[in-house]
Amino acid sequence: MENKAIAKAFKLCSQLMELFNENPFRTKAMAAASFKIDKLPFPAVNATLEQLSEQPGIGKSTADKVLSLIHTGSFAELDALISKTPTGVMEMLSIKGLGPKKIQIIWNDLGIETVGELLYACNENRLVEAKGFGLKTQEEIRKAIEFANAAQGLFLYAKAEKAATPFMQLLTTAFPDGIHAFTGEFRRKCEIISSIDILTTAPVAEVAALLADDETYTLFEQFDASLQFTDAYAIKYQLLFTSTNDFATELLLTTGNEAHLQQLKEIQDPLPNGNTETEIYQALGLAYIEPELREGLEEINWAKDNKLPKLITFSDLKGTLHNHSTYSDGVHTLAQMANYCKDELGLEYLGICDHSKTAVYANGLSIERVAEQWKEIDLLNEKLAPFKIFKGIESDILSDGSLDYPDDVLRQFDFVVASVHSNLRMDEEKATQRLIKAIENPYTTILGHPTGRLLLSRAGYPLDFKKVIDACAQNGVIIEVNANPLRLDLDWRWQQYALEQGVLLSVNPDAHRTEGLLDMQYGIYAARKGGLSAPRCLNAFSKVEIEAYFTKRKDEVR
DNA sequence: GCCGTTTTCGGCCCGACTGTTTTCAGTCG
Repeated sequence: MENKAIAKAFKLCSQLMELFNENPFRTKAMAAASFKIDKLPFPAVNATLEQLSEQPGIGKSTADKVLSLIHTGSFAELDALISKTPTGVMEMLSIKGLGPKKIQIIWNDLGIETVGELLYACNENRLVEAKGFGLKTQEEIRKAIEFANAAQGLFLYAKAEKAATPFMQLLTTAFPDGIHAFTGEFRRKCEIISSIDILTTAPVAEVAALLADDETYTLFEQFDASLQFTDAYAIKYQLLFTSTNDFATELLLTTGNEAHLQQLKEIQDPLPNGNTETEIYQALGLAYIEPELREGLEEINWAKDNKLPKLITFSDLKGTLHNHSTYSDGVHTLAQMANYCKDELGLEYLGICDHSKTAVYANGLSIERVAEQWKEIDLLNEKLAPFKIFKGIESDILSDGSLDYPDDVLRQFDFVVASVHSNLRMDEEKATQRLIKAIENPYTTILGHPTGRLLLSRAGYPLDFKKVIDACAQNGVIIEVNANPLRLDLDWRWQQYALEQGVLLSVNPDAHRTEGLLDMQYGIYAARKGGLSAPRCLNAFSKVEIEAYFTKRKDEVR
């Protein structure tokens, strides 16, 4: 069991305790334990009772519960709470804007026990009658439920990948002579996946038998040339069966989205045959188009004119910007983050960007603590040279669009990532103006996660993307492609426009622990969909190049 | 439930924002 899962169980426990009006201090202690476990720098599974209860915020009682969770999957108090809560009420806890207190009223006063009923009550204007509820709250809840409903059956790419990899392993082991390939939206590296599609030459009856033998998977539909099934996470899989001869054609026909295939058919219908996708594209007079680009946008025109971008890869990255450490809310120390970048990833530099002072919840840095961090960076830079840590900050963009420190502090950073963390509910006009003001600040180097969205969980604030991107172009501000699989923000659909305006992008992991740096792979996938090539990516610059870039930018301000 | 002693009890306690109130409670990052 991973720390994240343990932390989730404690979070649920604290929420249910609050729902049942248990002692608020115990409730808070439970929430604090959840937070603490999530931030442990080691897997709790490997820890002893003593090691756990040594941690501040975790006492003997909590440590016992952690061990019980690891060994039995739960603990007594949690079980008791769950058993007296209707499933629908627990589902309400995951809806944004709904907490235990509001749910209490919904459940006890209005007698609503399912999310479906709750939506119905919103539509019937029945929530406004309840104490502490009004029209706006009702509307927010209605929107949040509709957002959650729309996310049903959809999965983040990263989660789908975690499931897809072992299944592909199973398939290739069982049918070593067959050809198997991912196709569809999974192959296109879409940020959200509705089904994992696999093209295979394995015999359909034998695959069906294999699935029947494996209790991880539940077969729910079988045709002559396709199978559909789900796994333990309820992720949908679609297997498509073909022959070795037709494999390349089928792969091409199942990978591209409808618009892409439609445009191909406008060149020639039916499509020419070929032994590889490259041959088929060639027969159409086109260069090979990478799967990520097959979205029916400009890729076919580019392929006609031989103007396809050489898409960036993970190995093009020379460094990483926008990362956190234990100075704010990260799990690993500055030295651990730096060593991981240097030794495990072979990078030339690390940009550290802890939270700024307004982000109190994330232990944001006071001016004094910024100075402390700079001292440690200087020491580490001597020790780790030629590897370099750049002094950055993730400065909150305050409600009025200003940054979080006075200018004389801001000018001392090597670079500044400016991002919004508070006051997320704004209309388009306000949100756009707020960002533009931050972009026009001469000390802003990179605009961080521009929309604040959390995929499948929270919509970003609405933006006039063109205005924001144009402002970045005018002010020489780089736009982040936040590589966290929940964000992938700037969305790839806007990256091409940004590149056309001359804006550089930066694939930033926003890592809060060493392993988080690996998220850059997801950012790379998104950036490839956006058509990014290495020369247009800030952290594909070498250390020498990026040093020169930062220096030049700072000189321009003076 | 955790912590730290004035050492086995008593205090603990983000702040901004929003929407609901008519002075505050709930939620979030």
